[in-house]
Amino acid sequence: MKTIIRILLVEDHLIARIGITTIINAQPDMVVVAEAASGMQGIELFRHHQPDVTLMDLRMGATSGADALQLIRREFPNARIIILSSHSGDAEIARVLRFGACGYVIKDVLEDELIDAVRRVHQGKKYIPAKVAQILSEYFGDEILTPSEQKILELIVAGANNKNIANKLFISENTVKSHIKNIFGKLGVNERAQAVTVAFKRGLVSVDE
Amino acid sequence: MKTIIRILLVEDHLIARIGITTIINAQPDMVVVAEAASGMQGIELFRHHQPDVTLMDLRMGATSGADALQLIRREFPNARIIILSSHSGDAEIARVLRFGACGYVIKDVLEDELIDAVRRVHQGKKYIPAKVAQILSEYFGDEILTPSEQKILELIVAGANNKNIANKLFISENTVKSHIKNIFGKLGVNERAQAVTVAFKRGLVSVDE
DNA sequence: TGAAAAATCACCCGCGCGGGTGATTTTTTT
DNA sequence: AAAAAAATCACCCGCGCGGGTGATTTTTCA
Repeated sequence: MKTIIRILLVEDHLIARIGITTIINAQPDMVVVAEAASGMQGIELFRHHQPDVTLMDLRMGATSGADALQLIRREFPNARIIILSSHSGDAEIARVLRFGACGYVIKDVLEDELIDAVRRVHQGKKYIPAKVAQILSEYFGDEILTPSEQKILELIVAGANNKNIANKLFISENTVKSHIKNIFGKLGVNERAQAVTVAFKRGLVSVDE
Repeated sequence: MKTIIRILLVEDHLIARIGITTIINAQPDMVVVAEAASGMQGIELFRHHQPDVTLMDLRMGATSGADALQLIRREFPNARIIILSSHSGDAEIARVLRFGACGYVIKDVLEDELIDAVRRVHQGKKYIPAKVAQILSEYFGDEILTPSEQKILELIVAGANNKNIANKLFISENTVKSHIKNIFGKLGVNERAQAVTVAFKRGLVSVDE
């Protein structure tokens, strides 16, 4: 007798939810036992169903996948969660891996890769695609922005100049410049426009506001 | 006796393809007669099947949805094509509408909206969500970048300074500055970093390289 | 409690960028 | 062939930004 892998899917887009569920349920040894359309609902449904594997979208409207992951793992340290993302260069990767994600799958996957990821994670292994691992090592040595730096970067993206930033954060312009130097160093750039580009490409800031 | 709406789906992501097909085929009066994973394949399959309505993803690896749309409409001026996009603020909207797109659907839609769009377009109507129409009027008065401006904007995003740009395009630095002034005017910004932000938000440039 | 990381601020320099104004040539469109 | 749009270039000005260097305080974490 075979063991059926019970899966919880957390994904806010209906189209992707149906697509993934259809793929999973077509497997003889897998079944989607519950679907959540938000991070909060995902946490609730996890408590109810205690699935073997959870597929969690990284970017969702209200509660982000990273937050939901963290909350679930705090409550259930053995939870096996695979993160789904649209981009391979997402800055959140490092974060979710630290919080205990067991796998990371880019959404443009083929059927086989998704199934494979679920199966491996269910067996207690990790699943990190080579492409993702490579970008991880490139981007995140110890180059994670501090909270202040992150905030300032967001203001730069919003078009603020140094004086604007200083006023908004109630700090001196010199401090702002100091932070910006550190940001440039970490991002590997030397002017604001480039910083904005890198911010978008790494997912440090988001296109949808 | 009812008429069945015959639909061609052009979408490179497997997950979305399955999701959309499942939704469509659940309707009693609709059926997906063919699925293409690329723009080129989409054109071929259109010739073969001559569907009533085509659902076309805007952003795809090789041939973009906009290009495929243009080619199909040139060959079949009465083709009814609905564009699928992930973002509502995409700069390509204006382009595809000029090329004769009949509808525009954001991919985070609910079931009903997708079905509704297909049905309306099949009846000869247009389907443009209010949100999209509003952004259209905000962004694209006559503020479409010229080819030169677009190229320069891309170089700015890539981190080039004025001298770099001048060298790469074999024009003088003064000309570059002149173009940049026009770009800033059209985008409603006054410095490079803001221009980069707007470029990403409007989809003038893309995160994936 | 002690070490490490983060946040705060100061001063100097020089040049690149953005703003204003005006003009000619080339290309596209009608 | 005429009109409109796009591309090309010049000159000036002034300040904001980025680069370098160095230091103190606060917070976080082990």
